[in-house]
Amino acid sequence: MLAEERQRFILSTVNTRGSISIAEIKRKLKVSRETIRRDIVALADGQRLRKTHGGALSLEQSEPEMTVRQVTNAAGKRAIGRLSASLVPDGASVILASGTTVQAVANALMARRDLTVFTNNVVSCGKLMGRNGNRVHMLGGEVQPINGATLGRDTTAMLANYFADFVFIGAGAISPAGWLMDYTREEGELHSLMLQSARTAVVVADQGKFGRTAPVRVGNFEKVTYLVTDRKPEPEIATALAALPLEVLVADEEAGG
Amino acid sequence: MLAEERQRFILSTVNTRGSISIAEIKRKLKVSRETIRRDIVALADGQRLRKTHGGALSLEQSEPEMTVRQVTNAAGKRAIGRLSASLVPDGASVILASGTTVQAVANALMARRDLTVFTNNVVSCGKLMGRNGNRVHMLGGEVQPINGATLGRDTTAMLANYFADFVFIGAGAISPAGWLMDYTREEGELHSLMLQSARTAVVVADQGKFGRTAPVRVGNFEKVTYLVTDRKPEPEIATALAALPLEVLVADEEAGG
DNA sequence: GCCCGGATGCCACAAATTACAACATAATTG
DNA sequence: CAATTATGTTGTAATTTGTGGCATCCGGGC
Repeated sequence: MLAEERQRFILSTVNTRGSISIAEIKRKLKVSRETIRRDIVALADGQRLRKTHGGALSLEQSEPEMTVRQVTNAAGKRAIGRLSASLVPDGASVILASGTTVQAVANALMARRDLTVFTNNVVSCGKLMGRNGNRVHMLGGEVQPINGATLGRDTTAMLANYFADFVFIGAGAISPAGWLMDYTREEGELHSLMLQSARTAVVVADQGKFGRTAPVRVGNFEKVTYLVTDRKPEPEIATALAALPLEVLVADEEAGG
Repeated sequence: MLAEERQRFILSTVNTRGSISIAEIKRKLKVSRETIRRDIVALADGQRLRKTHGGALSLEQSEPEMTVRQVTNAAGKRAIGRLSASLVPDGASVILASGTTVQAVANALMARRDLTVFTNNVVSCGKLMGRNGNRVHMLGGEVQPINGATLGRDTTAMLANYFADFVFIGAGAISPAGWLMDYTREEGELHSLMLQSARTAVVVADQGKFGRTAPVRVGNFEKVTYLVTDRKPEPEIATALAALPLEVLVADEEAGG
């Protein structure tokens, strides 16, 4: 059996089943352990799989990684989530966008009861559904593997049928000129639509978002009631924001529980 | 079984069900108590779960009980999933309904590439997205906490825009008269609509579904091309099914890998 | 509160498995 | 045939897992 055949066998097994042990390959292919180990090393070198003690694992183990993804400035986002959630009473209707900061809001909202939730984020959906009498509506659309959020025409079409008490959206960036910005046009359009789909619109953005830019300017920023962050913005941005009818709320990491 | 696989098993069980006991892992994985304890210590070190007396708890104080439900006849459903997935080539478009048997199909479809998937099931969505170049579209609607499936007018409205190569739906029951039945009207209507939204319609139903009844009769059963099950139906039902233009496929638990 | 049996935690050591490197042998190529 | 590459073998170090002993914790009965 040729080396390439062996490696193809290993790779396909790993990819269909998620893992393989060296002992198993040895049984099936009748070659020495060392040869297999070398094959695995070669495949791992080419980033086709991940080598482990006694075997190999698939790289595309996309199942629970979504929720595991490292969150930068987790403490700040948790604080933002707590403060944001404190605006929402039991029984309210809430639209939740995607993004890790908004997920922090979803986390904090787990303490509320009888919410009606609309979200395009699979993770927030999982957190709030079946809990405390909440009703969760998932916005349809194509799911982005990166963040587990739906996007596209289906999403906006469904959203257009609803109007909630609150909407929480994140920001790709908040530019020095005080513009709300996102990285893709689709996301920006969804956020823009969301902002006019609730009585009280809230943008959550941790300190890292300020003073940066992103390719797409999001409309309807003037519809926003609160901007929740975890540090007072720089004077330049603060001035720009002062021109808007929004109130900036700064969350304290120490406060709350 | 590799160490990382064990740890992944422990973690996913803990996260879907909230807790796990060492005794239970020991029964299922057949490794020593110490090994499990070491796995749990390692996972706890990495802040992935919380160690307790005799087991471990999830950190995320939520997580749906969605997947909690014990799957009855798991082997049969796995076989049905394998056989069903064998109908689907790489690159096809597939509609997946909710239900544990259809989830078995989703599991088996993880080996395919470049699928376009439409599903109203959060679990199937998670399994297939971000994998092998698949594109997954989530059907919007109100999420049922029991099974993580969306349902309602939004779901049907979005589905109406699409037509796929294959559709896989489950069955609440298949009556002695050979009727396809479901437990709620909404689910029945969605299934009925799905059946006419694909070129090849497949109903998957394990042996426990036959000869029972459920409150709602599902229309368009005559649109079904294949009925995949894991045991030959009783003669009475077989006769009733023979009147329909469908082919019954019986999956063998032994076959396949 | 106290005692007790069983389960569990934790430690140290043994056994088994695996990794890695060095070298020998076989296969392939020019 | 020589050179090169691939594979097998062997020996040792490192890692992982199992085992047994003993301390500790838990729940129940008194």
